Amino acid sequence: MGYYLDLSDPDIAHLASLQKHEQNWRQRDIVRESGAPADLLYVVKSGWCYSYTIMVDGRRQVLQIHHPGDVIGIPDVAYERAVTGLQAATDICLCPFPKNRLDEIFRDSPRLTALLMTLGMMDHVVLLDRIRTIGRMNADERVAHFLLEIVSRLRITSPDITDTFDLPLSQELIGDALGLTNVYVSRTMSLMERAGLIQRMDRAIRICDERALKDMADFQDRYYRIDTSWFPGGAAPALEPNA
Amino acid sequence: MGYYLDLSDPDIAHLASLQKHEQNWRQRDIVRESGAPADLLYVVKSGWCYSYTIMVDGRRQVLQIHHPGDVIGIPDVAYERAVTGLQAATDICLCPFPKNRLDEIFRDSPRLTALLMTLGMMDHVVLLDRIRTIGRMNADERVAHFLLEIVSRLRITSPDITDTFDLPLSQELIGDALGLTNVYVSRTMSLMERAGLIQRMDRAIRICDERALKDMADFQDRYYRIDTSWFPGGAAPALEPNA
DNA sequence: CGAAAAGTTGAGGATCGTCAACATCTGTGG
DNA sequence: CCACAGATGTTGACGATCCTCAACTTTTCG
Repeated sequence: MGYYLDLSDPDIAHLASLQKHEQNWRQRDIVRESGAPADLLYVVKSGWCYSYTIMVDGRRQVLQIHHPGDVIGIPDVAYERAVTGLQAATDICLCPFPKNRLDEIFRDSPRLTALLMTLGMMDHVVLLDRIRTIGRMNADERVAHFLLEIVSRLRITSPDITDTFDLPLSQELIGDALGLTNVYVSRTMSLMERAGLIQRMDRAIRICDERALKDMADFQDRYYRIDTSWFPGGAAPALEPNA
Repeated sequence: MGYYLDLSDPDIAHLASLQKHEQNWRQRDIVRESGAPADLLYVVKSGWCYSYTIMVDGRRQVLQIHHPGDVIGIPDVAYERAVTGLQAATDICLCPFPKNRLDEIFRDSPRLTALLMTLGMMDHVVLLDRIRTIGRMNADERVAHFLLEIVSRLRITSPDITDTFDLPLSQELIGDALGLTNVYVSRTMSLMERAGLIQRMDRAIRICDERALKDMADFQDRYYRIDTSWFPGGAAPALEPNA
């Protein structure tokens, strides 16, 4: 695993020790129910999963899509019980580690602490974008923004992606993430395809006109550059993500 | 200022030193534009303000309401430029401090660091609730949730609040926070008042049937209890907020 | 007192949801 | 290798929620 920052050897060892245990789930398996004890965090090793909440009458809101390399559960750390459910969108492999091991990091490595906090803050900003998207944009703008966000995220770990990528998410899931129904997501994506903005082959998506999509969704890439200038121990030499 | 945690004397001194400078703004003043250099954080001393974004065509989304005692700008720390604008909802007094002073905290006090991070995570969870609210609830449920969240937040610093509080926010602002228009907020609140759920006198709101509101909005209080068991230096003796 | 801001109400319309039928894909077991 | 069930995607008709525009009233503040 690489990150946004050059780390010392002990820090790298620390990170590695958190990823010793692996566990697998099949597509649609529930990893953790909302309300379960929040004593674990997870690092995504492979596959996609998502956080969600369900209302009493069955309405579901998908809150976050988690990709390989993500740390899941930073916000839950503040509470005794998990705020969200966690479910596998594809077959996945996660590395769970207990949250009380965080205090080692907090004591031993201010620099790693700052990095963890930064990851949490990046998630936070992505949520702000999502609120704006759901609160003030119509269906096609929402879908455009959603797709762009996914590509941006994928490009961190796969810089070779140009315009085509695999999207292993059902339209119902996308709808639940964007405050729409599966039906309307289908209509919207069909229209976008007919308009020449995207192209679909099976589960793969091709972004045909990224400029147009960015304009309509007022999109900004939150993953590309981060600010490490305030980090204890000094700024990272490179501001861009390492492999 | 009190918090969720007993702190050591040096930590308290540290917090106090961050609040040396005060600055005042009038109602509707813009404290910081979106895109401005993100080199400052703010502690709210008095008054209410809010974070927001604006789209090119003028649509606005209010992202967060900030109350006295809040720390503003934790997520912006990850970026070189501010992600959101910041505007005064009432006359306010803020204590700005430079974000590069955070590294002192990170180096010297793991415990204070954990507390700061926890505050950020609480904000995060409130945003998750907001996404669910906007994405999957209709207008009256949204308004109900919004009011309950405000009361819960106010009760941290004013435990004597029972069912009545001052709400110095225009209906346009509330609408921009909930993904509605000012017109529809007016209609919705009038209906809620006629239904006996709330009562309005000038800018004051009285929650008449808190149980009913909580049920309809599926509300959970995110401010009441936090988990400090993982903190370096051990858990806080009391889990509930101190004065 | 006057101007700007904020709230209310009505009429009409757009966007998106609901329901339902059907088509297609996927994975598992015989 | 095929059959079948479940999951997923598509399309149409209709309806509900919420928006837009506009006029008006009330409140706030210099």
